[in-house]
Amino acid sequence: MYSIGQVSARSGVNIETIRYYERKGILPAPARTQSGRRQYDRDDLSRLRFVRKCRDLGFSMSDAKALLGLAISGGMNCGEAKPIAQAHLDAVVKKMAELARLREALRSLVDACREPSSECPMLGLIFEVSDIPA
Amino acid sequence: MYSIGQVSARSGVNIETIRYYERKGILPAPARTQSGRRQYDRDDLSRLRFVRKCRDLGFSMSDAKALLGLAISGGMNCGEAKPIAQAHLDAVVKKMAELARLREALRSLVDACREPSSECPMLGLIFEVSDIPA
DNA sequence: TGTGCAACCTGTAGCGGCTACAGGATCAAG
DNA sequence: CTTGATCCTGTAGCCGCTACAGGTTGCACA
Repeated sequence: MYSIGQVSARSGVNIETIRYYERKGILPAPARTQSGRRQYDRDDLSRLRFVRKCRDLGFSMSDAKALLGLAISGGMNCGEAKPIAQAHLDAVVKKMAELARLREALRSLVDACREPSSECPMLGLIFEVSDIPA
Repeated sequence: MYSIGQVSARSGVNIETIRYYERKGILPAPARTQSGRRQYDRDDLSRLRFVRKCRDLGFSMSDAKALLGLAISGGMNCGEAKPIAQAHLDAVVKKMAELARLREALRSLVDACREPSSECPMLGLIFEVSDIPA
C-alpha cells in the first residue's frame, strides 16, 4: 500500500498529474483510507507506470487509456492495440518530415545572415515571402 | 482598405485568429469604421502575413511578436533577429532527435506484433518496462 | 499531551495557440 | 423593407499538465 507521494516517487509521475489522470478517467480511482487519503496497491502502481510509459512514447491520453484498457481486459489482443501504435508511428514519421522542412527553411534564413548587414536579410526574406501578390 | 474577412482570405489566417492576435498584442489594433468594424490597410496585411509566416516556421507567438517588432522598427538588425532564429532552429533539431528515438521505440513495439498472438507482445513490452523494480 | 510541520485533500485558474460558440449590431443586395 | 452575410464582444472549450489557495490529516519529537 502506497500513498500518492510514494507512487509519485516510484513512477516518476507528478502528484498533481496522478490526480489529474484520475479525474480524467485515465486511471481508476484507488482505494481510500478512512480519512480520505488515496491508497494505491501494486496493480495501481503498474497501471500508472504503464500510462507513464505510453505518454513517454508520445501516445495521447486517450490512446494511453485505450491501450491500458486492452492490457487490463485479459485480451491483450494485437488486433486492437497494433493499429493504435501504427497510427501513432505514422504520425511521428509525418511530424518528422514537417520538422525537416522547417529545419531547412530555418537554416536558409539563418544562413542569409552570414555577413553583418544593417538590413537583416532574414527578416527581409520573411517579409518577401509574405509580400502582397494581389 | 480591407475588412477582416478580406485580410483573412488574403492571408489565410482565420478571422477568429486575427482578432486573437490583436487581443494578445501580436498585431497592432487596426483602424475602425464609424460603426466599429476593423479596417486594415496594406501594412496591416503585410504584418499579418509576416506573423503567419513566422508561425508557419514554427516560431512561438512571442518570437513572432519580437521578430515583427525588429522588422518594423527600421533596425532590421541581424544582431537581434538571428539568435532568435538560431535558438528556434536548435530546438527543431533537438525535437527531431527526440522524435527519432520515439520512432525507433515505436517501430520495435509494432514489430513485436508480427505474428498474431493472443497475448499482445507490444502491450507486454510496455508493461514489462514499467515493471516494479523495488 | 501538545506542537509543529510535512503530506495530503478539493477546487480553481493558468499556460500556448487557437477554435467555437452565443447573442447582438450592421451592411449590402434584391 | 427584408433577408442573409458579415461583423462585433465576450466567454468557454481543447490538450496535458502545473500551480496555486485554503483546508484537513498524520507523524515525529519534546
